[in-house]
Amino acid sequence: MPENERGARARTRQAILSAAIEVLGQNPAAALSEIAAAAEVGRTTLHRYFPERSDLLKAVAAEGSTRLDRATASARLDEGSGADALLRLCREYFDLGSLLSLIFTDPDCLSDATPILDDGCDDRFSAMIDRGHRDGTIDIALPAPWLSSLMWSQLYAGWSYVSQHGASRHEVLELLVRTVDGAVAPRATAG
Amino acid sequence: MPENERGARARTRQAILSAAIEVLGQNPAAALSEIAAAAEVGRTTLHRYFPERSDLLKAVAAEGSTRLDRATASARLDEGSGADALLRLCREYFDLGSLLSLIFTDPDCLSDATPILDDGCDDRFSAMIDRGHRDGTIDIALPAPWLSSLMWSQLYAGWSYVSQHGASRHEVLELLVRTVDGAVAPRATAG
DNA sequence: CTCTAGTGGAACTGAGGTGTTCCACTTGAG
DNA sequence: CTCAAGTGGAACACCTCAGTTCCACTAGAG
Repeated sequence: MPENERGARARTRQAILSAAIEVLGQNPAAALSEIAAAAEVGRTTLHRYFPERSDLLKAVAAEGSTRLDRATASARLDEGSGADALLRLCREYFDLGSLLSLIFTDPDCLSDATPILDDGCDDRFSAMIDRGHRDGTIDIALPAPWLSSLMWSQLYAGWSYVSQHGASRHEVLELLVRTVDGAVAPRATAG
Repeated sequence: MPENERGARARTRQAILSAAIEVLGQNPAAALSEIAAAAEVGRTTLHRYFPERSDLLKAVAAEGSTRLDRATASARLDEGSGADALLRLCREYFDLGSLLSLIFTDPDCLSDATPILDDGCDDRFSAMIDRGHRDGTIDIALPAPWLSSLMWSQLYAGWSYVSQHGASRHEVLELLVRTVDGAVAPRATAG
């Protein structure tokens, strides 16, 4: 049904979804009234678009999954060295903003649509890391699932840093890339 | 009042506190009945020790704060190079186990007793990082608050990795230390 | 203008969590 | 044994949230 929506209905639906991502990212147990307030719609209207809470959560998962896929595609994981691709991915994902909070504070939320932290990572991610292992730009001692955990936790930390300390988005992104880069780089002194 | 408790009362109180840390770490919105069940006591008993939910939360904060302080003291932050001290701190904090989940999923919980993620870090932490900046073991481009975020997010990622993937605690700790070490090390190529 | 789509407020029911009281049970000390 | 401490279950009132229904309001199309 949501496919045929145009104009006002599509706009309202999108406003509710964005508000839900925002609010649920801060507090996964938030009441629907909070989400409605954040979206600047009545609670009745929210129920009109998403009859049950689970319907909203499903839609949020789908929306989040879509944004995630778009960001992944933009990172062109199969180009350049493994480490370069990983850093590109970090930059793209960082733009997901409050969705990062949601993914991190409620990992089960998106897991139906797109497994992220559960199985460690998906195939494209693994392939990128493997390439990095082979081309010598990623520390061979660090397995892909661990690097997935590493990346997501850093992204969340970076995003929190921005939203809480009010630091510059760009500045924090550079700190983030610098630390991830250092973390994955092969050790100079190790065998 | 809790000070004078002995024997059965002290034991029960401690069981409830530990269960609360465990359960609230998984789900900060968990019902008291869940915590009581995890502690293997009746809900009535839980209310006898902590009349209101807020009383329990306060006690959890105090307990968590105590464990945190003990771990910090064990790390001897003022010994050795800055980077060595930071890695020691990671190892000590990693032993906090499920408390890591609680600290991360509910940052406001301990913030009254011990500010952690809000102001970035406390004085001892800053002093350690400053020392690392001076002795050349910590990348000068990485400020203390950012390194605090970095450390905590990695600790949480590591702990989740252990509890979800069922990976070896020791193995994950070594991965954790390796990545943190790489992240904070001064760059070979940078000026 | 009229009609309709979209909306929001008010009020209700039901479910689940909280906080309380009361009573019965177990266990260890004397 | 007796007594007291500690405990757990049952039942209750209260609150919040979810989900529903009904009605009134507004804005745009005709």
